[in-house]
Amino acid sequence: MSAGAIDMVLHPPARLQVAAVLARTSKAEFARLREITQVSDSVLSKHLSALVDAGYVKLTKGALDGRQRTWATFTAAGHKAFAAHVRALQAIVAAADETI
Amino acid sequence: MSAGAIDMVLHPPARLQVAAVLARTSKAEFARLREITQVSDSVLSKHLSALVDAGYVKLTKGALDGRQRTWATFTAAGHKAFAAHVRALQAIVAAADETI
DNA sequence: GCATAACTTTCCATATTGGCAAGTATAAAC
DNA sequence: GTTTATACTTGCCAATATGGAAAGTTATGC
Repeated sequence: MSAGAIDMVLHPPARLQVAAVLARTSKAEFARLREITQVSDSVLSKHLSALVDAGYVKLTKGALDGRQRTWATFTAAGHKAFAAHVRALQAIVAAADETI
Repeated sequence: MSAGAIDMVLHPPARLQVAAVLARTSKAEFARLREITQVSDSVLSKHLSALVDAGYVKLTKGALDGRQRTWATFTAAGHKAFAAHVRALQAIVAAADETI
C-alpha cells in the first residue's frame, strides 16, 4: 500500500472537486466551479492555474450572453491523472471500506 | 456535491494511510505505520498526535520483545470519522468514476 | 471612450508539513 | 543501581500552501 500514486496536484479538496466535475462534463464554467468549490474568485483562479500548469486543464475564453466567460476542460493528461488519483484513493479506501 | 464532509484531520495522505490501516487492523505498531507512510519518526509522531487530539486514535504503550512499543488504535469516533470521510471521497469520486 | 462584468495577479496572514537534533522514557545488561 | 540502547517526543526551523481582499487587466455593450 503506497501513496505514491496520490497526486498532490489533485489532492486539495477544491481541486478534487473541480477534477470530478471535469471528468463528467466536457466543459465547466468558472462561475459554476466557484459555486461548487465555495472559494473566492481569486482562489479558484489560482487553483485552475495550478491545474493548467500541471497540464491537466485547458481554459477557453469566449463570450456568452454578452459577457466574457471562461470554461475549463480536462486535457488528456488531466483525465489520465485524475483516473490514476482515483485509483490510488480507492486502493487505500476500498480495503478499509470492508470494515466500516 | 459538497466537500463539507471532507475531514481535514484525515485528509493528509499520511493520516489517510494511517486511518486506512487502523480501519482494518485493531492495532498497528508505530514502526509499521512509519514504514507505510514513509515519513520520519518525528513526523509520524506528530500525525498520530493530531489524530489523538482529534479524538480519533488512542495510543497504547507496552513492551514487546523486551522493547518499548507503541500501538495505535481507532476510537469509536475515529472509526466514525473515517467512515464519513470515505463516504465524502466516494461521493466526489464515484460519480466521476463512471466516465473513466 | 466609458462602464461593467469576469476573471487575474499581487500582497499578506495563517497554517501545515517535513526533517533534524535534542530530549525523555523504558527495558535490559551488567 | 547505573549504564546503555531503543523508541518515541518535542522544539526549532525552513519551505510550501491555502485563503481572502484589493488592485489590476481585459473584453463586451452602449
